Amino acid sequence: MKSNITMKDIANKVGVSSVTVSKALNDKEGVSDNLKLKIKKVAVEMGYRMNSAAKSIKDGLSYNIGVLIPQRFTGMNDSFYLRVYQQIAIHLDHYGYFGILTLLSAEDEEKLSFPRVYSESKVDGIIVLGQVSKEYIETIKNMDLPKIFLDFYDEHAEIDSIITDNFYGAYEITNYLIRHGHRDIAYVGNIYATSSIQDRFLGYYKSLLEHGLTFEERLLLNDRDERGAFIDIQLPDKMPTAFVCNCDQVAFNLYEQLSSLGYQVPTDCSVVGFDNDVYATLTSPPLTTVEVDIDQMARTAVKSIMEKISNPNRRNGRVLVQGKIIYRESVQQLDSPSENSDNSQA
Amino acid sequence: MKSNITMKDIANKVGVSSVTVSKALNDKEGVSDNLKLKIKKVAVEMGYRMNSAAKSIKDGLSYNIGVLIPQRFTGMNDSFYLRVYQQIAIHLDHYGYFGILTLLSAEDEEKLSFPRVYSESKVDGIIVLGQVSKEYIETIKNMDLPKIFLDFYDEHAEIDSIITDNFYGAYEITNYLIRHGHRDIAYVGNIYATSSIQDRFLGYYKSLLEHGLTFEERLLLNDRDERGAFIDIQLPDKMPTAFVCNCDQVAFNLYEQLSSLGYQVPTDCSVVGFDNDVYATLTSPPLTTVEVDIDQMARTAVKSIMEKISNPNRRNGRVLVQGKIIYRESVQQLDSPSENSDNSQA
DNA sequence: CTGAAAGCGCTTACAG
DNA sequence: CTGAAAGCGCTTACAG
Repeated sequence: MKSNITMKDIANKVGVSSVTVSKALNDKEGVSDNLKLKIKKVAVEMGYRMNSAAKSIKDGLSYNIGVLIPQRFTGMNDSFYLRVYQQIAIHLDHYGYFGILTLLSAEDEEKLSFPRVYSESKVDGIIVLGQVSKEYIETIKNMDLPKIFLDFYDEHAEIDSIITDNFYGAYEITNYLIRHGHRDIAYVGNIYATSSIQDRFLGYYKSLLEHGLTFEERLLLNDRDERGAFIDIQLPDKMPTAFVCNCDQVAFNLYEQLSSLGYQVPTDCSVVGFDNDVYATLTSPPLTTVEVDIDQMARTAVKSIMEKISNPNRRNGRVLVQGKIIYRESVQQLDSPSENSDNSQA
Repeated sequence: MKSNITMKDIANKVGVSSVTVSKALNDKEGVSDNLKLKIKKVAVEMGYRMNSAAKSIKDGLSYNIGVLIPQRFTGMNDSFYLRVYQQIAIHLDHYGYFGILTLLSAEDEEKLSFPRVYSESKVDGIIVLGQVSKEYIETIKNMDLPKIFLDFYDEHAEIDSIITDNFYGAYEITNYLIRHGHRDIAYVGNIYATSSIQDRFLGYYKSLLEHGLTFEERLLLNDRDERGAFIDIQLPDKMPTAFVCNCDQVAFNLYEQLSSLGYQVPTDCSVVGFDNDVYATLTSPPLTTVEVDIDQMARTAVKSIMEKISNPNRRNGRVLVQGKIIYRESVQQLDSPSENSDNSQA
């Protein structure tokens, strides 16, 4: 069935041993340059392809990295995680590695089953992309393999993680709103859903504190249920002048909600998002938001997992990747910095 | 360095040979049920994981499928191809397989280099997702491995392919426009860019022919340059009443173009798209379009490649996956079915 | 500079 | 029902 060429075939053809072929093809010492050249030439002619499984079995490395994405995220925000995965695949290539994408089904997450990439030793390390349940984090900890969390973190910080600097990004963009005269600013997001949403909330909160603004319960608007499904956003009776949304997609949803109630962005209220994904440019007007540096996150994740493979004791802790604000047209400068718009200078 | 448990370790612990362990773990005949149970129990206790590389080397199968996406597509329409890839990964899992995503760089495509997944024998088959150059198709043909094309095809049909029924989908949606009274209908797309765009054009063209409408050059509007980068769409002097766009993203671009010139959809002109991707619901009003059945395409591709692995001579030819029209609000019923709007019934 | 030997972890006949 | 032997394709000491 398999008509595959092996090193032995090349060796027979050239009239040397397979050891010499192995050395030549891997540019190891101990083979004359002439012979190396000849062996390589014959290898190409014969259409030789390395059997990576045989190599793997020798040095105990699969040269694959598993990327585990909880399935419940892939519907919601697929473009983001898939774009991250794509970048991971590109960076992995620079190290001679490949990426294996595995969706973690809700069922496996529930049952605390190991992913098949792990139980079949298909990978040398695992990048977990997107928050998993507390219980499943324990399962991951039990995996005897280098692993890192990407785009979320474990509260006990026992596993290295790489995250967007959510806190600082939200802090900065809230500052920006305040500089534009906003004083009554709501935050949109279920802060118990993911650590990202919570951290962004805290950045927003810090900005409020620093500017002497008081946070009230009515300013926290829920955007999704416990299972992550989006719900209709309930606007407070007294409308805020600005909304900090935990992500662009939610900002997009908010736009629709506002529009259906007759509010115009940014004339009636300003809106900012987070991520700078496709939704940010598809709203009208386009969204001022915090751009997440996907390429840098993927690059850092790959570098980190590679370091752990060569040195399993290596710890990098929590690495923050800075985002940057992208200014568009969803924020309006308010003339009056006071809350009473009726006694403004007119 | 590696503290990995092997079958031998289990065998020692239980007091049998590694052959018996292998049989037990694989549920092969020739081991008493009692012993099987005991071996499996010990395996779990010891945290045993199969070494898939060792298995691979035995049966010559890697249990991986390579998915090759030309990099130039990933920027343009990433969400589509990445979503297809995701579905492929899911279906592959049912067969005990994994997917390895490989981006084909413009450089490799130019140089006609084999992808690394091939030259390192990392995969048992290759799914090429997205059109590659004619020259590179030859390179792919030279790969000694089962392979299929997904979402495009080779003109000589020497390699099996799975595509959306572009022709029929475009034909149907154009018929729909005509039923709504449209007679002056433009097609938006560079018909030399990909076979999909061309086939959709031909479906549109067939619909025109069947309804006795004449196609004129001015009705074919270019949307991208030779390298696939979007360009500004040049509207004809005499405005058509409807536009068939080769994809939703281009429809989205067209909306913007129309809007900047003061035209409203669908009041001033109707627009339809293709794909039913994220752009279709983000336009306002949302787009009537042809939904591509991503799940079915991925499922068919995986099934086909699996068949080829077990039987390399298996041929499936060109498989069409039917789409379906999703009706939204971008098409207006025209009162007058004639071309002279001045003598309509009023 | 070149090669015979051993071994990575598993599975497949084959023998008992 | 159980196991000793051989082998998959490669690489790593080691010997010459």
